[in-house]
Amino acid sequence: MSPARPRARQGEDATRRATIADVAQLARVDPSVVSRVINSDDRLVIKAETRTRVLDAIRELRYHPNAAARSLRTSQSGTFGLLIPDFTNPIYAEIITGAERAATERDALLLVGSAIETRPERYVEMLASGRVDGLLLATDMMQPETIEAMARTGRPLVSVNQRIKGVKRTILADDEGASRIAVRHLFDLGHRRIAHLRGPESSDTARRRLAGYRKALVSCGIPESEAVVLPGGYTTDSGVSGVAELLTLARRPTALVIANIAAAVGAMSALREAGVRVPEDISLIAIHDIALAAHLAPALSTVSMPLTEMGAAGVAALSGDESEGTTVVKKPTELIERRSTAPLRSRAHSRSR
Amino acid sequence: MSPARPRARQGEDATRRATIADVAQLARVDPSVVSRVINSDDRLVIKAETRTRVLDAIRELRYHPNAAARSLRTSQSGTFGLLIPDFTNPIYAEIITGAERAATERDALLLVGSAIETRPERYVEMLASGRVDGLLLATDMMQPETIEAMARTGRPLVSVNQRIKGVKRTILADDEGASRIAVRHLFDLGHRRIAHLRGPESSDTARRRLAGYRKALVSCGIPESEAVVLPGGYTTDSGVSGVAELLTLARRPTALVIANIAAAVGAMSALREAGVRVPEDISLIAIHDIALAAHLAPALSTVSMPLTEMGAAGVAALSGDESEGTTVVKKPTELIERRSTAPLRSRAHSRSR
DNA sequence: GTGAAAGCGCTAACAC
DNA sequence: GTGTTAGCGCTTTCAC
Repeated sequence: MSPARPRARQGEDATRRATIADVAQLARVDPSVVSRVINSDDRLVIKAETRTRVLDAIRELRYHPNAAARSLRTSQSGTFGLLIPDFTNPIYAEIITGAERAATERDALLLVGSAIETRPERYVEMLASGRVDGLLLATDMMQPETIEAMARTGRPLVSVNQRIKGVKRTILADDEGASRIAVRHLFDLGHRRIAHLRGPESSDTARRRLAGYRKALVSCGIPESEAVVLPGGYTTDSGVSGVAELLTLARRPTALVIANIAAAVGAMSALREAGVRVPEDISLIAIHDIALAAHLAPALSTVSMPLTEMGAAGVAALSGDESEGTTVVKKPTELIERRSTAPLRSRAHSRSR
Repeated sequence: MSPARPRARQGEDATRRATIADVAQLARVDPSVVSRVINSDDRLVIKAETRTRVLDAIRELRYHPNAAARSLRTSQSGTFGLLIPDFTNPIYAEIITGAERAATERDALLLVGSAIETRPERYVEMLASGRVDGLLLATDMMQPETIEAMARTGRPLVSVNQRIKGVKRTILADDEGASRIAVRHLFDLGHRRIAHLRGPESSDTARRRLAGYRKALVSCGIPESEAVVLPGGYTTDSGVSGVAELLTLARRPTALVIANIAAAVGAMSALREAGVRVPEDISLIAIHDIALAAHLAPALSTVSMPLTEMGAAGVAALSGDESEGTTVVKKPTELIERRSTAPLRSRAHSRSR
């Protein structure tokens, strides 16, 4: 509102952004006071009137603190990193959403990158250069040396959904429990020959899901010798090849627990091709519940995993506690019953439609 | 390696990161020389030996330039922002992938946020505080005041996949052309009663797809009075309600062009429920080709859109040219023929299977 | 109740 | 060929 040089002011606004000094000048206080007002320093004793002057000046000049200057001063970027394998895999969309939510709650930003598009060294660089205050790893596609370089930066490192060698803090879901729920559901429907299309050999989650499957059989009173484990992976193609293997079996299972939804999609296609009906000839259930499951024909029964919560817990671990070790998120896995699982007896009938 | 206080050194390494001064000292040059080596300043004349000393020192100290200091000095963050509606919508995964690729090519980072989890004011803040050098908008869920505040920062602003009022630079795909391809495909299969399940009234892309549909009918020699436009949207639910509307029509169309794949999923479910077979009773084609389309039963015919390229073009526009106006990405839309479209005559036969 | 002053780590114009 | 210098905009301890 200074009547002098309104035009010059205009021009200045366009080119040069207001700094804390400009605000201080307009409010007739020292920059340090402005800073303490902005950061709501409790130890600052200030007259209500002065504070108002400062706040008004901030508004009038549309002042926004320079992030770089602040970051340089405080050695904090207010940003967390998240590394995923690939944006087009819907599983990760859930993890990102949870992580973004948790970051927002902490007034922080989330910088998500995919291993496909951005080289791992860039993430080391991000940590070392102070662009991010910590990194969440949701991929296992990492060289041990890269992990080591990341750890050496001294910044928090948390792995999500899998253990990674060299990463001390891990957030997991109850993978074993998920398999148990799936097996139990099929058992309750009367199935006794229940196979498992497992995830990749290299995968930590796949191992736990397999272990859960075996234990669940036993706890259902099915002898462990009855376990049928088919080789698989977390891709559509591995679902196709897993089913090919299944179809060669002499005594064909009546039900199948699939370690991952992408593989389940492939399995369903392959079964359809082979003329094996779901669920009349074989019941199918997969781990991970995403929107896609409901849109398949038949709609796929699944066990939901708390992916969003895992993302959020990951950011919480980055920003908060100093603890090490593994945390299993509390929100339980849940059975989502759709059309791909049916009672065993329905097999005898059903020439229907 | 100083024999004194080795523990202290350790501690120092852990807490204090090497700076450019440390590198300079070790290499026995001035910090400015180190800086110019790092940034490969052409005007720097330096002996090969000196350069080697600098490079060795950098490696030995594992020096990484402090991003905040650099950014403060240069007023450049080396980061672009991308705002999308929601990570769980697979359309955006493609746009993100393209944008990330283009950012990586420019040695920049991409900070993606969703409108669902992060308030729009945060993006204004990101621009104004210099956290990002420019912002890509892939959502239309924005208040005019927010756009205005963004524009006022003077930083580049580009909209992708839709025009946004107040945003001068726009990257689009050929939406009209996509509809034309879809209509033409159905026409070639013998269809003459071709309906359009349109996108939301408010959407810019939906309007262009509708316009393309109308023009294509005309160019196929179908009178414009034969156009059947059903209300719709870009959600699964709107596909369901659109089909409900379609089923009330006296002369039912034999083919349907759906403006968006999410709506197509809903439409397929609704048709299945109603006992209308695809493609025997009605052919379906949707705009946007994503992996999901191939996994539906029947596999959905689509027109692919160059989403990845749009994301990449958006980042290019942010970082490069100063031009204004609209760019339509070159990569053409393409027909992806699957099982949901069939010749009209197949309707008469087909009690098969 | 408010101000002064130092310095975070880097770059770029200029000096020699 | 290499060094000097002056900040970029902010926070924070200490002074009065």
